[in-house]
Amino acid sequence: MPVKRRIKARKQPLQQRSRETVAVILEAAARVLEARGLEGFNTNAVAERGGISVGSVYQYFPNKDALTLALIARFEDALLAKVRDAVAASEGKSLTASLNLIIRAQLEAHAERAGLNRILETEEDRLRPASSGTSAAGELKDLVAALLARHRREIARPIDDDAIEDLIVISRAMVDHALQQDLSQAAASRRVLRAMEGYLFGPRRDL
Amino acid sequence: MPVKRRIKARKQPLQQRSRETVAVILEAAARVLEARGLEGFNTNAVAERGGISVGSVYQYFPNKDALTLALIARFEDALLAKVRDAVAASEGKSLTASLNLIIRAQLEAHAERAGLNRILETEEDRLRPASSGTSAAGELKDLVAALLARHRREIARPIDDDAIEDLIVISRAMVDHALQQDLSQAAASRRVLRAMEGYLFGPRRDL
DNA sequence: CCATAATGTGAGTAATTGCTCATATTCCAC
DNA sequence: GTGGAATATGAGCAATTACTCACATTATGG
Repeated sequence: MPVKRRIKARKQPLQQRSRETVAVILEAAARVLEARGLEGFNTNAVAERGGISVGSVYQYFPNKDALTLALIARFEDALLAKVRDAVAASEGKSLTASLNLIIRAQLEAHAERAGLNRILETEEDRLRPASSGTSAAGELKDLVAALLARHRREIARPIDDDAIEDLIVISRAMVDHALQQDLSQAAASRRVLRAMEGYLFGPRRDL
Repeated sequence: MPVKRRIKARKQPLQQRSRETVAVILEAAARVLEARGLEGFNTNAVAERGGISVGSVYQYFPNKDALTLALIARFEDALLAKVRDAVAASEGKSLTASLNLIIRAQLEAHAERAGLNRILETEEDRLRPASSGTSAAGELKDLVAALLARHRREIARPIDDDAIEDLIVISRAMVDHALQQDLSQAAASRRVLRAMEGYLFGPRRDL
């Protein structure tokens, strides 16, 4: 390892050619992670897989972790896009149907390239400097809040910021778990829905 | 790294002296992880911190991962012991009170040496060969099942194995999250309880 | 076309580190 | 005691790997 760790990339991709190189690097990195796991994930392997030279990797990524972080951001963007669509599509639908849509969105986002995404989630813990809220995390909260706001009157309890956070934590954990266990999407949906609705409506105090 | 990876330790600790050495190694490993994180966690550092030689580490642990796994097992044992106590202490208490006790148990287990435990949980993902149920995981399920069985009649829904699993996943994720956010134990308890009770009782279908 | 900027190359370096093994020390059974 | 087993030592090996840099190639603007 080098003595001093570079913080910024040497170059920003300006021309079309270099933008393509960046894409190639990212995809190669993803494939290496899928094929060889974290253990076999090294920058030389990425370069080889991408059919380019290591030097090129370091033109656009200051260090290996930056490359991993770029993959994480890419995954988060894809997830967010799906959730955004789900929230849009749920307009006019019932609360249960709406929740089901965002649950499906999350399941789908994780399911494609499941192996890769699982590794990326693991790395996220290591790489994110202690609870730094990403903008992605912020938007996810906003999206869920917007969806719930549409059903305010059906929900007995107040939906504050903490509740939104909890719902996200719960669904994320359950989605991860479902993927690990290779649950069918139907089964996974049902169980996550149960948890979310339960959290929203709380125990029956009327028994 | 060596070409061939040793699977079993060279020696089992037989005498009192070596049993103490093993304890010293484990504690030194824990302290290195706490002080320098995963990045600074190497066997030479562990040996130095423990005031022993690297060779001794490899007498009782076949490789570095085995050492980490031993720390994980140690944490799981401590957690399990606390939960066991909580389940025992909850006898005769209400369901809510009982749930609160096991939630507190989990929070406490994580809270002491929080930094260390957080790292260990991260490593667990990497080290456990794809969803191999530990005996610890099994016993935790049994304990929760036993507790819930005492309140069968209060719970409308059937409590099958999947439900227990979900409850554990939910509480674990929320406890982790609470620790990360430095929530007070009271606030954390309240939120986890809400999630668990919600899951158990489900949404009010009677609205 | 030409000067200059952008991009690409890959052999090599420097550092890290998991782990071994020949040897020394301590313990215990008899 | 004494011999053998258990335990401890730590210098150093072997392998890995993130990253650099001097140089080549390609694109672009004037």
